Order: sequence, then C-alpha cells, then structure tokens
Amino acid sequence: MDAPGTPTLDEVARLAGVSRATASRAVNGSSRVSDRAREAVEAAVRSLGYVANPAARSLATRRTDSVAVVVPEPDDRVFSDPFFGRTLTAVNRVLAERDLQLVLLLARPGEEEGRTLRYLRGGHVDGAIVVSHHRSDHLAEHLAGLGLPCAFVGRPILGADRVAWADTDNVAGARLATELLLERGCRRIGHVAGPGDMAVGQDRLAGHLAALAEAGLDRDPGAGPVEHGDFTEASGEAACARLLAAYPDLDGLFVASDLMARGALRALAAAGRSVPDDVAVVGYDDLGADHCTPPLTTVVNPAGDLAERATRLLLARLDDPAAVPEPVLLPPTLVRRASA
Amino acid sequence: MDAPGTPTLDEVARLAGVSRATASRAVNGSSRVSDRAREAVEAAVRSLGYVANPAARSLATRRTDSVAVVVPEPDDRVFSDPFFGRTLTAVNRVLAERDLQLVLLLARPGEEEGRTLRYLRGGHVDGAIVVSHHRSDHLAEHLAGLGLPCAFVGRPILGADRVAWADTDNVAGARLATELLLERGCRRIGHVAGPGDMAVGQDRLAGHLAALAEAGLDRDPGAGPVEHGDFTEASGEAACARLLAAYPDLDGLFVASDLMARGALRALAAAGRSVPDDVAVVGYDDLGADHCTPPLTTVVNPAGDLAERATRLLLARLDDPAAVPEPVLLPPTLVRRASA
DNA sequence: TGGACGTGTGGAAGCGCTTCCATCCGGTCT
DNA sequence: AGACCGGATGGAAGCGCTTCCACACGTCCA
Repeated sequence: MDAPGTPTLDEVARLAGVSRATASRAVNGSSRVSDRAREAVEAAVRSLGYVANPAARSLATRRTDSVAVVVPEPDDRVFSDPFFGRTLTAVNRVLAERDLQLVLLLARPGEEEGRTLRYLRGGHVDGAIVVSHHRSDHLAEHLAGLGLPCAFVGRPILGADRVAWADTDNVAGARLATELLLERGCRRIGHVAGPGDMAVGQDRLAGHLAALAEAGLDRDPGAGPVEHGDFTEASGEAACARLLAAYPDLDGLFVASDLMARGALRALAAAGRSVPDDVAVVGYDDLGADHCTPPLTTVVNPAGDLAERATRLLLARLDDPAAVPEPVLLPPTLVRRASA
Repeated sequence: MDAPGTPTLDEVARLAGVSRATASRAVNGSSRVSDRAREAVEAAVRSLGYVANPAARSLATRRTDSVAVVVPEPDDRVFSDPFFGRTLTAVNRVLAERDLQLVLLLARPGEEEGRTLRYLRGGHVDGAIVVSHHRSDHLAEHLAGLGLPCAFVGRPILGADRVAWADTDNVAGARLATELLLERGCRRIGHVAGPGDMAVGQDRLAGHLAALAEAGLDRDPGAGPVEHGDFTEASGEAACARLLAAYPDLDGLFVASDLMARGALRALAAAGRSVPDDVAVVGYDDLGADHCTPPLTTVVNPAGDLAERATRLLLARLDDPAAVPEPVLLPPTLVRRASA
C-alpha cells in the first residue's frame, strides 16, 4: 500500500526538531502548539511530502473518516436511475465539506445483506446512509442494533422510530397527483405503483387511493386498476400494458415514478392512445420528466435536498452520538406540463 | 467507529485457549495451524461475533484490501452515462471475487486532481483503476510516478507505456462505421467527435478521417464537417445542430458515442431530416442504441469486458508488482440496425 | 540412538499514529 | 520574592493486528 519510502510522522518531527507528539498536534491543527513549532512542522511536511497513514490514524482515533452509502439494489439500477445519481451527488457534496470519504455499498445480485452487514460491522466506516431500503433487508433494525450512526433517505418501512430519516410526504404527493387527474375530469384512473415492499411504494399508493375515496370513487382494496412495477422503465412499460389490457377504457394514469412513467408513455403510444387526450398521465419525482414526449406533469421529489438532509442528520449523529434527531418530512409540489 | 464492546483477537485467543499468534493464523486461514486449534478459534469467533479491525490489520499488513476507481468526470455524468454503469458494475464484480472493496473517486467540479491524488498517495487503497482519463489530468504519469499499481480503462493519452490499460481499437471501429456510410452511398459525411483531449475522441476521429481518405474524400485536417462534443446527450444534439447549419447537405453522420447520437437524432428530427433516408447515422458504443428511434446502427464497445480486463490487469499487478502487463486491445464489431 | 528435520505454537516486536500525563518555563499575583 | 498558573512540550502508553523468531515436540532415517 505505501510506496517504499513513505515518510512517517517520526521523520517529520525529527526534521522539524520537535517531538512526535508536537508534530502530531501541529498536523492536526491542535491549538496547543506554538507558532514556531507549527511552522517548523509545516515546512517539514512540505519538504518530505508527508501524508498521514490512515490506518494508523484510524487505529489510534477509532474513527475512519468515511461513510458508507448503502443501496440495496442491483448496480445496474443504481447507475441508470437518475434518482440515485442525484442522491449520491448530494451526499458526496455534503460529506466532502467535512472531508469524509463516501464508500458506495451496493447489494450484489443473489447475495443476502450478509456481506454489506459484515462490512458495516467491521468498523470500516463511521456511519451509514441507506438509500433504497426494502422491507426484507431489515436494515433499520440491524443498524440500530449495531449502534452504527445512520440515516435513511426515505422513511424506513420498519424501525422508522429507531433511526434518523428524511423523506417527502409521499401520501400527500400522490393525493396531489390524483386530485389533478380528477379535476381534469378523469374517472377511470389507473395506477402504476412502486414496489409494495418499500415505504415509498406503499405511501404513493395510499395517497392515490385516499384521493379516489374522497372523490367517491371507492374501490375494494387490492382490486381496481393498480399494477406494481419496480421503478425501472421496463417495469413501467409492462405494468401499463397490463393495465391497458385489463382496463381498456382508462382515461387517467398516475405512475409512481417518472422513470416508470417514461415506460408507460411508450406503452400508451404502442397502444395508440394519445396523451393527454385519451389518457392523462401524472408521474412522480420530476427526474427527466421534461424530456419525455409529451413532457410529463409530475410531483417534485427533491432527491438532492432529501439526500442532503439525511446526510446532515448523520453528521449531527456523528458529532453527538447521544442526539436523537427528528425525522425530516418535506412537502411535495406539483409541476404541470403537457401530459395532464 | 467500533461499537463499545467490539471483541478483539486477544479475547478470541483467550476463549479458544491459544495464543494471539495462533488465533491470527487461524482467522487468516494459514496452513500452519492444527485442526484442533483452528476449530477452537472458529468457535470462539462465532460465539464472540468477532470481526477483525481493518485499521489494525491494514497497519500491520500494509494492505488495505480496497481499490479505487478514479473517474475524472463530474458526478452527474458518471451517474447518467450508461458506459460508467457498465464499467463500474464489471469492476465491482471482479473485485468482489477477491473480496476487495471498490472506492469510487469522482472529481468534484472545480477542483483539480489534487484531492484525488492526495487520497491515492495517502495509502488508502492498494491500487487504482482509471476510467475516463483526459490529457490534462496526467493521471498515468502521476500514478506511475507514485508507484501505485494501476490500470486504465481506455488507453491513456500520455504515458501509455508506463501503465497497464485495456481498450478497444477505436481507430478500426471508426473506420468500420465510416466505411458503412460510404458503402451506403453517403458522400457528404459529418462527424460528431468526442473530446479532443481524450484518446478515445482522437482515435475515433482518426479512424473516420482515414476511411474518408481511403475513399478519396480527403479533406484538410481540421476542416470539414467535424464538431466536438463531450459525450453527453446535450452536447451531441448541439454539435449536430451546428453541423446541419454549416453543412445543410449532409447525407451521413458518424457520432462518436451512442449517447451523443441520441442527441444528434433529436437535432435531426428537429431539422426535419429523416433517418436514414435523408441522413444515415452510425453511433458508437452499443449502449442504449436499440432504444433510439430509429434504432441505431453502431460499433460495439464492450464496456463490461474492457472493465473486466483492466481490473484483471490490476489484480495481476497486485499479485506480482514486478510483472509488466501487456496492454489489451479488443477488436471492434459493427451492429446494423435501422439508422444506417 | 542420535541427529536432522518438519510442524505447531507462543513471545514479542513492530506497523504509525494519537493522547494522557508529567514536566518545564516564563510570567503574574500577592 | 515566592507561590501560582497556564500554555507548550516530550515521554510513553496503547490502538489491534501480523509475523519473525525461537522453541518444543515428535518422526524419520542413518
């Protein structure tokens, strides 16, 4: 790992004519160092090209100065869904403010959360941010049990009271979307829902059904034009096709994510339906929605904000492990474009 | 970083009734351990839930068991260009075989390579894989100078003889693409090129020009219908628009990446040109090319293979630092679809 | 039967850093 | 002038692990 002649703090101290203790204090910007000593050390550091050995430092301080971002999704989704791009970008930016390194932990297909959990327990990181959490991964409970500081982007479906999290109010957002379709006069409204094992999928479905119920369009739970996707474009297309097959007279469609909505638009086009005239469509997320044809009316899910808030919650935990952070819940807003 | 009561190797050894040295050997699967001792240690590890402290291990072994992937691009490109997704997925898979952790190092906008270089020099990782390297980052030279084992995905533009790399033959690929357009009968062929400060941009341009020259369509270097983009969809659209404005009679277009080609198709549609009848288009990469309208004829750039080959080159270097690996150069192939 | 050899084991030395604690020093207060 | 104080400093312990080395103990062969 180190180049052969990597200088150590000892050599810096010797060159600067101070003890290793003082050199360490100078390097770490401690106050209890005279200007004279500090300058000597700084000069020595420069002339030797000294860089502290992170393993040694970490061993002594019991900190690693790095934070894991855990994404229990296959890599291809992470690198194709703009939601993750936004999220990781924001997390990275906030962590960089404090010189913390981001370590991306992806679930690899076919493996349980064992490997990830082992990594987190192994003391490789000071804390974790969990992004796309599913019911079955039990991450909130595991992490709370571990005592590892953590924060969730999106309310955890289990153990939400034991960890910090930031989310948008997905129930309210879905209600907004559905109400818009109702106002437009749609009466046979379908829903391409997110995964049933994620809070975001459940909440958007719940908000949608609540709005329908208020409008007197009750339906039996579990019945009606609802098909689940997994937040990929392909799943949105397939779900929409199933919906059209079962309910050919659909006049409105609420899709639980813009990426799925993009797939749905393709299915609608393939079925010869015009949007919004035959079927009005509302998406969710406002990620790439303006690049669809037609541009998508959607609910804003401020992924960057959310990630930043979650990261700051984590930072607060790192600063003061005793602090019990309040969850953050942001209000949704609707953006009207051409599709509804 | 550690939970308060994290068990140490000492406690494992005590519980197993052996010395710490033996416990260490057992944990690391050394051969020089009796079955009796090994089983006792394994039992102790299980009952205590022992996980080795990576900092301590790394300090003693001078290894970190992690590898950096360096991408000198802004995060938003990394998370939107499918090329990176493929690449990172493949690297991650190969590293996982050896239980190496991937650490993603993105250039943050507005900062020089200082931070990245500091990290690499700091001994945080055992080696590095560099993905989208530009002339000005001088990464090949820096890394070779550092003595840090590394491998490049895509031939480095400077210092290619000092580091390991894997690439496809981009000159040959561009030639293939251009020849196809020529065979089709195109005579006024434009090119949306990649960045001029990357080997891949230069090579694809060179192959294109070589094919034109062979067909007797020489042109002054630097002149003619060539516009550069930066491998984003938006830049492809803009470059194509510039091309159409300057050369309204274009009948063929070779675009140096599929993502840019997608943008180019949009520009062509906006200009009312039909593809392939008015303008035949060939892309490069075969990433999402089949999802374009019309589906894109393109040159296959096997991003996953490339990344895997580069990663294996790195692993070989890690196993035997003295080994001087041969560069890998894969042949390109053409995929015909509707656009040309 | 004695030496050579191989195998499993433990003691102990470090890896490079931080930080507690004792010490020292110059200045201030009484 | 002496006690006192606070800031700067160095010595040394220790973070948890690996690994060199020495040693004990059989085994095997001459």
